[in-house]
Parts: sequence; C-alpha cells; structure tokens
Amino acid sequence: MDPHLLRTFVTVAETGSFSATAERLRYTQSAVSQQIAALEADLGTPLLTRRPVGLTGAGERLLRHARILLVRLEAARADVTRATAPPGRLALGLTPLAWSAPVAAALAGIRAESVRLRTRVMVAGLDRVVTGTATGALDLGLVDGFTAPSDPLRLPEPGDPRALRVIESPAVVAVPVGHPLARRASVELADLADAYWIDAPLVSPLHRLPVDGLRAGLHYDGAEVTVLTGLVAAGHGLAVLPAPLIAGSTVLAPVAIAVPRLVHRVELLRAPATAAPDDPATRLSALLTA
Amino acid sequence: MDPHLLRTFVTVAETGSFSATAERLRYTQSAVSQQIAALEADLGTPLLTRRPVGLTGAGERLLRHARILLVRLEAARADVTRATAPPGRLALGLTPLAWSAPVAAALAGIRAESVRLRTRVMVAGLDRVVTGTATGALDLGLVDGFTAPSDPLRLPEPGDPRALRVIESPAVVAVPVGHPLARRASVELADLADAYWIDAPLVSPLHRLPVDGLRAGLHYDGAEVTVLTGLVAAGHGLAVLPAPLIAGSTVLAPVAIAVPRLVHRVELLRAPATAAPDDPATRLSALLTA
DNA sequence: AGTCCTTACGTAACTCGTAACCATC
DNA sequence: GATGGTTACGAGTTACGTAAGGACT
Repeated sequence: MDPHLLRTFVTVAETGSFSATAERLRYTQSAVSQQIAALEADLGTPLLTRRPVGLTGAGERLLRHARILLVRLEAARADVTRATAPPGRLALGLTPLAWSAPVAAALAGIRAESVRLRTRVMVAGLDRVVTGTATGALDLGLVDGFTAPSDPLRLPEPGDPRALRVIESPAVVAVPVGHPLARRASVELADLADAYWIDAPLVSPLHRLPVDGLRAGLHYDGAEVTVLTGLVAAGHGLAVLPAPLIAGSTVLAPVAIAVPRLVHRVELLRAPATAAPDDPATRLSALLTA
Repeated sequence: MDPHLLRTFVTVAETGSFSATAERLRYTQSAVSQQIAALEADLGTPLLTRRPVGLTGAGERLLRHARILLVRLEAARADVTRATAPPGRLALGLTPLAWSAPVAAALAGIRAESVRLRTRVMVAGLDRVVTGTATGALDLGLVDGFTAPSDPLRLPEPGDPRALRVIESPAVVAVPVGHPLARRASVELADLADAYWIDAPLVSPLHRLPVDGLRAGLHYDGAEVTVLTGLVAAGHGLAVLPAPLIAGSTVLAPVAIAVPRLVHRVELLRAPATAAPDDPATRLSALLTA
C-alpha cells in the first residue's frame, strides 16, 4: 500500500479511466495498469471493475481510506517542513457564510499589527477548507454550519474535532418579504418539507442540516452568498441562513425556527504546525476566539 | 514518505537505537541508517540526532503523524480485506473499568444467540483498545473515562469521535472505610490536591481527569481493578472510580464529588468494516447501546 | 476500426546486505 | 577496543516504458 499506488487508485476512481489517470499523473497506461494490479495483488481482492471502470465494494472502502491517508500524508510533510521555514505569511480559508463583520475586524487588526504580512484569503466549500487546513496549505480555516446550540460542528473526515468556536448566531429560514411565511413568528422545519428549498452545496448545503426530508427545488453550485440570497428573494426557494446576514435586508425576511433548535456556528481550524506565539496565525486565532 | 520508512523511523524513535531497530525489523544496521537518511533527504531536514540517538523538533512532529498514519494504513487494509472474509468471530477489547454487569449480560446474550461464535476478549489500556479497533484487530472496543455529564470522552488520536455512549454512572472518590473523608457528604476535587493519589495509567489515569494538580503518591502499572481497589483500601492513596464499582464494598467508601461535575462514562468503538446486520459485532453493539 | 486495458519484455532505478570506515565512550 | 552509526559498492529486485495483444463498442 505504497502512497504512490493509492494516489493512482484514487485518480482512477475519480476519472473512471486508466488512460486519463496516466495522462494526469504523467505515467503510461501500462504503468497505471500495473500499479492497480499490484495494489489488488497486495490486498488480495479486486478493487476496480474494468470495462466499464468502476469501483468494487472493496474499492469503495479503500477509496474512503485512501483519500484521507493521502491528505494526512501531505499534512505530515507540511507540518514537518514548515516547522523549519520561518512564518511571515498568512493563508486563510473561509466557507462563504463564515465571513462576517467580526472576522473582517480581526483580520484588519492583524494586518495593522504586521503591516507587511503576505496575506491570502480563499473562499471555498467546506471540504476544500477542511483539507486545506489539514494539509497545511492553509494556516487557518473558518468553517460554518448549522447545529444545535453549543454543539460542535460535525466536520468531514480529515477535519480536526478540536475546532474552536468563533461565533454562534441564530439560524432562520430566509423568505422573500411578501411571502406568506413572513407573517409567521416561527416555524418548524419538518413542516416545510413540502416547500421549495434551494440547495447550495458550497454555501448552505441542505444535506448537512440536522433535518431530513428537505428536498431541493433548485441547485446553486456557486459560492456567492449574494447570489443565494438573490435567488431566495426572487422566490426560487427557501434557505436556512444566519440571522445577521439578512438583518438589514429589505427584500428578505427572517422566520425563526422553533424546532429543531438551530444555530449558525462558525469554527476555527488551525494548521498543525502553527504554534509559535509570534505567528500571525496564532495571533489571529486569538483575536477570533476572544 | 514510504510507510516502510515511517515504520523504521517510529521504531528508531521508540528504541533510541539504529541497531536495535534493525534487529527488531529484520534489517541490517546499514539499511536502517540508509532509510533514515532517505527520509531526512526527502523531507529536507534532520529528524534524529545521532550519538545519542534522539528526536529533533522536526522528528517529534513527524513521529506524531507517523504513528497515526501507520495505524490508519493498517486500518485501511483491515477494512478492505475483512469486507471479503465472512464474519463468525468476535474480538472485543475493553479498558478495565469498562467491564460491568450490563456488559457481561449483553455478551452472554450474543453468545446465546450464536452458540459457536469464536469469541476473544482482551482487557488493555485505552491506547491499545483504541488502536485495536482502529486497525480492525478488534471488532468492538469498550473504553471508559471520566467526563462532564453527557459530554463525550476525549479519545486519543486514531479514536473515532463518533463513539457511542454505553453507560454513564456517577464518579466518586474511593476512600478506605475508616478514612476521615468517608464522613464527608461530598468533596471538591481541587481541595484534594494535597492528598495522596494512586495513578494507575491502565485503569484510572490521573492525567485524563479534567482536573489539574492531582499528584500521584503511588503508581500502579497493572490493569487489575481489584489490585487498584486493594491499594486504596490499604490506604496507599485515593482514586476516582465509578460508584457502582464500590457499591457493595465493605472496605471502600464512596465520597461524592461536588466540583467538577463528573461521571464515569463507557463508550463503544466499532471497527470500520463491521456493518452487516447479521454480524455479531453489530448485534452486540445494538445490545450495548440499547 | 477505434478505444482502452492487459501482458511481455528490456532497461533503469532502487533497496538492501557486505564490508570497510569513523566517531564516541 | 568495544559499541554503534556512516559510507562505498555490488547484487537482487522492483517499477516503468515500449510494444504487442485482446476485448468491447
């Protein structure tokens, strides 16, 4: 189970093709074929079906492990090598809804402290922020989600369960101002199973809400919060959002959620290496969790 | 970062010697030396000091990652290969204090259901049970610890944070019957910082209590609960224990703990592969968490 | 016929063991 | 001088690329 083999296995699983994998990883088809054969021989069980290329049961199992292993391997390398290199940069990753005024203020504070800090901010979906901080590509990650009050977020796998709480704010259902629901003081989410919902996997993913049965009428694949709120305002469907986000809106109205008790929570993830007290990442995380 | 290299690195770190590592892993000294050199070249930084052999800063970092990576690699292999093999065996690991009458009853129930089930029960410290279930060497693991009411246990690294709650019972300070404290209705742990404590890392490790400042007067390195209670009864020191354990004792008295609020909690860990509904491990875990 | 994976085979790279070397106690 | 890690070198193994082969569309 050489990491090399795992990497090509994962790539084959993703591309569904030996030749595409060969091209992407700068091998020949033949090499890919041999690597997969070696892996299957090592584990004593077929991992892929050929023609068409697909995962066997064992392959699906391995895929889950392999993805995580490769991330952690990279994380280990980053942790060890970065311990040697001096700081002086700050790479911050955020999920779209993790951005808020307090975060902006903290970031401004850090940049005022160390004027010439090379700062990079990336907005992406939950998975990319989680793996980014795990591998050390990011120094800090801010992720958000909806959960019961003061419950930690359930993060996808390489995510560190020791994430730090940054902000909790009420979660509401966003509706257009004219919408019948806007007159209700509060709703139960389960009662809205028949409503149209907007699923925006990168912003407010329906499937991560601790509620079943909400079906999406419209999918939005971007990461722009304004597009999502615009879609809601235009009546394409409802979305669960943090209350502060729509507090000043003239086109959206918040409806409190009676059941389940739900808050929007932002948590901070740290790259394993950042520990030095003078590290900008350390100081920023102190500001954010204060 | 070949797993092979990581394994010898970990072994060198553990043994503190290249030659001992070579012997244990069936290599020559020379091979070990070359492997370490290859790893250091790959990561671009020295990992070990020689003469005497010890870890550098980077080495300590790598060691933490390497241990986990190796466990997860083994876990991946076990998960994939075991999916192929039929069940019919049940390997259960327990920390000493995780054993209790309900556990015994559930185990008896399973063995009554499937009479010819090859069953193996292992009692060991927390780390071994956690890594055992992670690697798939164990099908189920029962681990225990002291925590705030209804808070999950904080398990060491390869441990799955989704462990299931099995039993919670009050935590008490165990004292000999004649002891002055035995007359007190309750105590605050912090007030007992000057008392003698028994540290039994495999049974009731002081350092895992969510309280600082308790110093050990005596260390017990075994895993026998009866030895630990015997030591307490003989006046060698105090220990935090689950109340049911000393409920019927004539030589030990329980003293309730006022602050911090503390319970003894048993959680269930499952090997990644066990999912089939007819699997004995699945049925036992259903019994335990019912 | 074309696409795509597999197999055969030769070469290049790697890894390990032997043995000589060097540093420390 | 004994112990223990390093370096040099050769042999066995592994892993890749080229090229031919075979299966499915």
